[in-house]
Amino acid sequence: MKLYNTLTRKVDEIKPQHPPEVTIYTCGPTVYDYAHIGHWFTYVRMDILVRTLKAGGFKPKWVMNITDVGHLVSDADEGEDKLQQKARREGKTAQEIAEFYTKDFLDGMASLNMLKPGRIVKATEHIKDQIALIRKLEKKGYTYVIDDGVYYDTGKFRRYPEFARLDLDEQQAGARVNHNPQKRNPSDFALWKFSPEDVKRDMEWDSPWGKGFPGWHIECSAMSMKYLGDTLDIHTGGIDHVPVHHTNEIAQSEAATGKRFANYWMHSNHVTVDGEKISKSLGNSITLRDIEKKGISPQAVRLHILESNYRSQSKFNWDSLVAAENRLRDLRAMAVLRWQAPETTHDTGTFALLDVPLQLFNRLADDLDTPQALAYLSEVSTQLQVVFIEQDMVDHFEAMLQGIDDLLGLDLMSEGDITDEQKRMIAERSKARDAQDWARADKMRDLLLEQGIAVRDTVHGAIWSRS
RNA sequence: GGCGCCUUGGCGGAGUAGUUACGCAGCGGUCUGCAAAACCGUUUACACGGGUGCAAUUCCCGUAGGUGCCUCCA
Repeated sequence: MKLYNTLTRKVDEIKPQHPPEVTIYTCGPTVYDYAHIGHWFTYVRMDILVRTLKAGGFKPKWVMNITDVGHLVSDADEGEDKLQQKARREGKTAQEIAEFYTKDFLDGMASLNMLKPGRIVKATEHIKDQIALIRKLEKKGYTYVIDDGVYYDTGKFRRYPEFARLDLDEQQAGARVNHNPQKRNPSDFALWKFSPEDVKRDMEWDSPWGKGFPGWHIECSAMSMKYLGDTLDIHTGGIDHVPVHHTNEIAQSEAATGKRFANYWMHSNHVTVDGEKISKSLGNSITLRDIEKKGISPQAVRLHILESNYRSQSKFNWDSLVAAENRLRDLRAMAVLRWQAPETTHDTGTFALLDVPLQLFNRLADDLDTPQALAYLSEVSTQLQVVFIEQDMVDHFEAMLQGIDDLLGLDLMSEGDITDEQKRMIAERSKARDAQDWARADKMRDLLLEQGIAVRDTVHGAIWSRS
């Protein structure tokens, strides 16, 4: 299993600390709005990572967080808390906002057939852990207090720019950022923010430094180390997290423990919609709900996501999504062959069905090469449409489908059989054809098509699939 | 302003120094009662200009366009 590692900037062989266990921490969403297509690109790719690890014999211990407090409107640690702002605008509490959008996210994960992380952890439920970590940093001299909070002194952590290959001096020269003048370094970030006296907050806690709430970055360090240990195997997240969030996580965690925080860092590149980045102001934050409204299945979304490589910036547009839906239709047509296996034995040669999942795995194990995996799968699908699946092959065929589902999550095994009545109609059509009653045969075919069942004739007889 | 990345056929998307994935869509054909499926062919794909190679889409330089980060964002 090889994976591009942002830490080394190379494709590295995954070697967990305690095989077969492999610990994974995924930076989850900040739940202040609906998850959009960009989020799903990222999280489906994480899902593929975990599936591939499992297929490779590893036992993933996967933790994902939900940020439900502390993520400010600006990463410069200024402005309002995202959730608090949303709550104020909608006349609700921050808790209500968090609950609502957390549910939206979890529902989306389920509809995309994502594996469930072993733990989904919330920042608000780990305040004590975060305070404990800040105290640890305080004792080691990495913190300082100014008017609005407790800050991390990045100047004390020499390796700070290394992970993201930051050139801090160069960056500052042109950046148009208004930094808090009390900060010792522009890159210093808040560990704990004090509640502003003039603003009512729904979420605030007591701390050794005063009432307030944790900074955004500290939660991931605290929770990942609590559940996965000081050093985790794989840390994943969106590519945007490299220069700030993950850089800060490393600074906090490694300063606190003196150990390396994560051995492998996987980052999902962003997706653009119609050539532009996804952002509120452009109004292109397409959600799963938008997609389902157009009659496109979540599985087509998943397939579309897998069509591109996670390391390159992908493009999203509706035409491609429709193409993915069509492609999925063909894969489903392959899947339903298991319901129509004849007992007769034809001389169709043998097809190494059980080899298919292994072939898929080999491609995924090569830095999650989903495009090549799908290319291979399409070839298999095309061949099987012709080979036909006979009765004594069904067990192997179903094992193959299950293997594909385990790896890609396309849920092909859920494609059910047609009704007895529909089967009767197909038989009637065949009988009519034998009698050369073309009108009757075509009528049956049209009736079936109205029910979403397409019939095609092969040398082995009539085969149906869903249109 | 600083630092990156990208530019592949109608669309999406792999890949490689010389044999041109894969999918969707179009066109023509074979097959078929008609379809569908399958198969064959087809629209001569690699932004532009230089350079280094026997050979460049694939390496180097430049130009143009796009785009990302440094602000919020998966």
